[in-house]
Amino acid sequence: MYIHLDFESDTPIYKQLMHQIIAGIAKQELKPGESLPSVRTMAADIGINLHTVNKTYHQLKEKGFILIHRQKGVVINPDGTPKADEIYMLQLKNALYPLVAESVCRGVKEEEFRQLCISLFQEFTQRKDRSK
Amino acid sequence: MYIHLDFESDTPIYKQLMHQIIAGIAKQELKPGESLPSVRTMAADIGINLHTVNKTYHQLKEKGFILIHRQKGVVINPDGTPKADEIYMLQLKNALYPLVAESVCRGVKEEEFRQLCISLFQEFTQRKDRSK
DNA sequence: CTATCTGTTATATGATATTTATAACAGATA
DNA sequence: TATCTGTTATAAATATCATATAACAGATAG
Repeated sequence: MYIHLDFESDTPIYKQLMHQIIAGIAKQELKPGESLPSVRTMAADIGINLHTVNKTYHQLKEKGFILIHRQKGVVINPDGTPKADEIYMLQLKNALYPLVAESVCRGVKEEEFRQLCISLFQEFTQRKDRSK
Repeated sequence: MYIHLDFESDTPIYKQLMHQIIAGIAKQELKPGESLPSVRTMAADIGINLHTVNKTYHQLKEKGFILIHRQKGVVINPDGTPKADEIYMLQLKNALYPLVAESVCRGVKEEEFRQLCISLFQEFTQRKDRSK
């Protein structure tokens, strides 16, 4: 899995890594049961410290995306990511709130906002070409 | 305008304040040309330091929501908030990206996500009752 | 048995972000 | 002149982010 980090970004790199792994799961590039590189390997691969990777992995574990076995290593949750519950939906709403507020101020129409979301959904859910 | 801060939140309070002012503008509770409390007054009202309010105001100025006059004080941009440009739309897309990714993993359907956005849009754009 | 692989823990350091506290300044205005 | 703006400067406390080294414990491959 290809990881790209922007060290100039104001988004901390442990979060960037987390987002990219989640995106990989969403795109099914990372499948349930699949192994992730060890904290040391991942850290070396992308040129950061192992503790930073460790932080990412633990947050992903906390959210139910992965399992961490002390010796076997890290695997994508074989049962898949836990389904959205009320708490998640509330948290999602709170995250969307300021984005929608600013968009309204800037005259972004509901339709335009919707289209943006749809295009993002498609980016994750569209079938990849496996025929080649 | 009523401001509520959560000091336990991991969202810094200067951002919480920023989001609430933007929400106020979106809801047209704060109208173009309207004054905002001085940094000192606002700080005293909500029980924080004036520099924290100052930081909020400057970020809002940077984004074009407000104007800051050295003596007159702070007013909501009389020309309204600048319209969304390509840069804003890209930034919005980048902000939505991880939210959509996680939602896809958790089985949130596009339709459900859309409904959530619509309900938020309505929260900001619905006409207030001015007949009473 | 030993070397090597896991994640884990501990300790330290440096940089940056957040928030507060005091104080003073400059310009407009009542 | 007193009071109101935002601004600037300095300091300090605290938290977050990221790195660096080192060691530990358990599983496993040779």
